[in-house]
Amino acid sequence: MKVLVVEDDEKLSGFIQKGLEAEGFVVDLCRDGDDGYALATTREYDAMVLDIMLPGRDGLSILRNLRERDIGTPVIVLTARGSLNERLDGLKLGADDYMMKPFYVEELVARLHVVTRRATGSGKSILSNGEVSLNLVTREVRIGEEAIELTAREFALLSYLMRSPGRVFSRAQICEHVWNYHFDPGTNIVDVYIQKLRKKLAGDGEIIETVRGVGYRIREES
Amino acid sequence: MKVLVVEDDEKLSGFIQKGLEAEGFVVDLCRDGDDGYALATTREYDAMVLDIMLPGRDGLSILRNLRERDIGTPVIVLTARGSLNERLDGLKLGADDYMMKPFYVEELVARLHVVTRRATGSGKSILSNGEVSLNLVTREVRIGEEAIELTAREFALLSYLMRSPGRVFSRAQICEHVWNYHFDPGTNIVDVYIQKLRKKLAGDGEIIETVRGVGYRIREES
DNA sequence: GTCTGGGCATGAAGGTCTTGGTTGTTGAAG
DNA sequence: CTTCAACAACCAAGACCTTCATGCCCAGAC
Repeated sequence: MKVLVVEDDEKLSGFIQKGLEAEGFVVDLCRDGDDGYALATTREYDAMVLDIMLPGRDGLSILRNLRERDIGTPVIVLTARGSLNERLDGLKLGADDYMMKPFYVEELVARLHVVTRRATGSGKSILSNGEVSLNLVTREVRIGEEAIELTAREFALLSYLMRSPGRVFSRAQICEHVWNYHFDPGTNIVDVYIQKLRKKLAGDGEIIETVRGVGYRIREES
Repeated sequence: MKVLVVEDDEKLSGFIQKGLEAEGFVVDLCRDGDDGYALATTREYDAMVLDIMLPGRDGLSILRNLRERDIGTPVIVLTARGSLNERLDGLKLGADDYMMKPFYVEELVARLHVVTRRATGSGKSILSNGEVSLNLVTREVRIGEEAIELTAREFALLSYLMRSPGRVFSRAQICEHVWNYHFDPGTNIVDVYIQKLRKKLAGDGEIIETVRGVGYRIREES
């Protein structure tokens, strides 16, 4: 799950970044409206967090332009307390939710889960396929009835793959979305984490299939 | 050592970031000229790597404005191969060095060491104080005659402190320069690394002094 | 001198990522 | 059909980073 955060306040953006990353989100951060718009239009994100007051170009303008260009990425806008108009304008322009500053990062995380779930089709917070099921909110993973403990990275990887069972993901795609590496083909970290998941998930049959020369996929069963 | 890299090419900026971080530099990265100028003027860096061809605002313009405002941060400009004029203009405008694309990141690292050394006064590549000496290029650390092995973080921390023996650095300052954390006062990672250094450096007397309620400093001896 | 709170020290433990060797697969040559 | 080289994938081990919990110690209050 990749999120673009456009927020100029360093302290706040730092907290947001850390909070989201601890939950397994991959975060791109920028502090400037123009830069934010450029990133939002040139890359794919699963959601955006957009401050209204920004240097360079305000958040509402960015949001309007995104929607005009039919970019439907879920957006949560951040507004100053009290400025009711900003909130209303934001929602009118196609924001999916808003938060008033100051707020708890945990709450932002929860709302991000909501809007991304809403966007990922079914609106469900549980991904399941075969005997594997994965609760995106509580971060519980079950294989059959047995609960499995996963680390943050492992969960991020598994949930990324589980969003499209049967679809093959290349290592480069996985690196991009799960690690935010746009480069460095010299790493085998994806392979390593696939092995970790296989070991932990070890059920009947291969849950994660290798597609030689291409990448990996979840065996489709549901 | 904190470096601002302004470069729009993702792949290249990724490589640069990784290469510099592996050497213990702390890297801020941005892909846009306006944003780059804003960062360069509002924060302190030990050096900048500046591409000439940039969206938003070209590198030469940034460089000219920085120098007009008497910001003397060492700058290495990146130019396309063949464009001799760019190089000459860059040097005329106050660049400290240039590199033609494509280049090896190792070379960039080497030149960064050169320009930062030049800027840090003496132009020396060896910091020493008392019986501790620290070679910024080869990354060798000695205490008396004995060589010490440090990890990247440990080296970054020690070299940051050693640049100003006797000066007290707060935990916040250290976090900012060595970890690039602008936030999260809830971590004691600085303390932990200070302990690691103390253990590895264990010579006669305390090399790193605690200033209770404030921070840490290198005991001045030279 | 004694008490006490906050700042600091320290070890343990878990997570992340890299390294390098081993195994397995593919495809072409013999 | 068999062999072999090259490449892809697998896996174990270890280094490094970071957090957490606990205990120590200094400074000021009494």
